[in-house]
Parts: sequence; structure tokens; C-alpha cells
Amino acid sequence: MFALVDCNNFYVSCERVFNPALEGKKVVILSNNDGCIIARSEEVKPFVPMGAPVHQHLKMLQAQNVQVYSANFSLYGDMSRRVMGTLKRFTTKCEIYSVDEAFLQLEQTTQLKTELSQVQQCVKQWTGIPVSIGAAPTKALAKVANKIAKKFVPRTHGVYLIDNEEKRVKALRWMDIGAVWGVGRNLTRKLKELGVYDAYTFTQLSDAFIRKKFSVVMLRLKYELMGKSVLSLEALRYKKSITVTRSFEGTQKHYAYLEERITTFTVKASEKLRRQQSLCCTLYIFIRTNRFNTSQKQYARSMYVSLPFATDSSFALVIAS
DNA sequence: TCTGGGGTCCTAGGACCC
DNA sequence: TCTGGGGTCCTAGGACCC
Repeated sequence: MFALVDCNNFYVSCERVFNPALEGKKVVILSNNDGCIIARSEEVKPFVPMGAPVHQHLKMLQAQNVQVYSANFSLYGDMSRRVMGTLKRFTTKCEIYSVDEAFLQLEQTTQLKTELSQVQQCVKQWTGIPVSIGAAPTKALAKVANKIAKKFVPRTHGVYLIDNEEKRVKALRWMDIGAVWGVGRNLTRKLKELGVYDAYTFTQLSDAFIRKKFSVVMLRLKYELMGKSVLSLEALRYKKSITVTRSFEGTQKHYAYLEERITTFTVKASEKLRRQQSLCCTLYIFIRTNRFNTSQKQYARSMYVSLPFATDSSFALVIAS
């Protein structure tokens, strides 16, 4: 069985740990430059979409008396490590999937639900972060179970298992196709055109049809939703690419400024590289104008720099950049 | 006026080889 | 007038995720 442990409103929860007065209050967290809303407390979700530009919702935020915070990523990273560290005390079979999610691989026993409730309580007690847990025979189904755990908290208390055929079918019939893991906007549109509106209907399409109309990725998804596990736990993951990018505050017109920023980003990237004890042999540098500015001509340039030897040296990388 | 940042994987098509 | 077939590797672009 796979269990997906997902931190509730992670960034907001982190802020609440250090400022308990925010508990029960409406809170949003903003991206770099305070441009977008990247996290919302439960109370805010109904009226502010994820990723929304702040300036379009300022009045609403004020009217609803929402507490607005700039992101503190180093704090969130630290809290994430604490949560993951706690999970790893329960099992070594743990895949850190993102800053606020982890898959655990566990034996299917009659005690599983009780054990997962204990995990949930332990994480809350040790880190202050509330989590929801969904468990099922495959990763994709664990994702579905997690959605249910979160959606029906009064009944599930944040823990839900899909551990028999009846629950699996019921869950898939309930699940909107667009909410399934791996089905984004474009695939949703395509599937709905074919009359597929829920996850269960998707699993009724033939393998050949899925392979022909979509890709091997979607075929794997079908197997996963059918309860046949094809995605395994990836406990150790080294990043294959490391990125440092920023949007600038306003329009920049001086070459020297760009040069300084690129140097800074390159140094940051090489620090990340050394932290995971890797070397790199290619550098990619790109720049582009504000893509939301429709009144002026857009500009975008990029280039790859192949290094003569693999390195993690800030110096070598900055010279190359 | 103001719109984030960091990742993964797959596929089609071109270049090249025998 | 006729112009193969099969393979690999690389890259850009597109899809997705949180």
C-alpha cells in the first residue's frame, strides 16, 4: 500500500506555527515580488483562485480582512525537513515528492488506518503542521484517497483508505477527470470532448485507444487507477536539472544589472549543485521581457554553454556564464 | 502599475550512419 | 525514368506536477 501524506495549506500552516494568532483567520501567502497568491488558508479558497495575481484581488482581500504575508521560503524549507524527518521515523520507504508531500510504502494490515492516524497526530505534535493522508494500492489511487480525506474531514478526520474494490469504484466515479493526478487542463479538455468526465469512465477506455489518442503516460495512469501498481517508490532522487530564476522588479534597462543578476543566480545554482554532490556540464541562460506586457514588442534570448569539463565550482560556472 | 519559481517526462522530427 | 530501409542520438516543445 502507498500512503500519500500531504500538508494542509502548507505555507499558511508554517506561518501559523510561528504566529498562532493566525489560527482560524483568513491568510494568504504571496510569491516573490509579492506578485501572485501562492497559498491560501481554507477560509480563503472559495473566493481566491490559486496563483492569482494579487493586484486583481486586492479589494476583495481587504474587504474580507485577509492577512497577507510575503513568502518566507527558507522557513518553509526548514519546516518541510522537520515534517519529512518525522515521517522517516515511521518507515524508511519514504519518497519526498514535493516540499509538502511524501509517499510512504506500508504493509496492508487491519491496523493500517490506526497507524496512519498515529502518523498524522505525531507530525502535528512534533512540527505543528496538520496533514491529510490517503492510502491505496497504487500511487495514483493514494492521490485520489488523499483528495477524499481532505474533502470530507468531518467523516475522515483527514485519513482515508481505498482498500477494496467497492471503495475504488466509488471514489473514481466521484473524482472529476480534471482533478486526477497527471490530467491537466489540455488533457481534461480532450477527454471531455470524448465524453470522459470522471476517473471511472477513463478506466473503461481500451488500452489501445488510450495509447493511440494519448500517450504511454496516460496508459500507465489507467493501470494505476485500476489498482495495478506501475509507479514505484523513488526514495532517492537527485535533481537532473537545477534552476534559479527571478522576475525583476519593473523593467531593467542596464546591461550591468543583468550581468550582476546572472552572476548571483549562477552562484546560487552552484550552491544547490554542491549540496546534492553533483557536477554539471551544461549551463543554460535565458532572459525575456514581461510576457504580460502586450503593448510593447517582446524579446527573448537564450543560450546553452557547454563546459569543457563537469564542475560544481561557482567560479568556473560564473566565468562560463 | 502590479502577473512566481522549480521541477519531471514524453514525443516528433532532424541529422546522421550503414 | 528510376531514388531503401532501419537504426541511433539529440533537441525543442509540450504536457504535467507542486
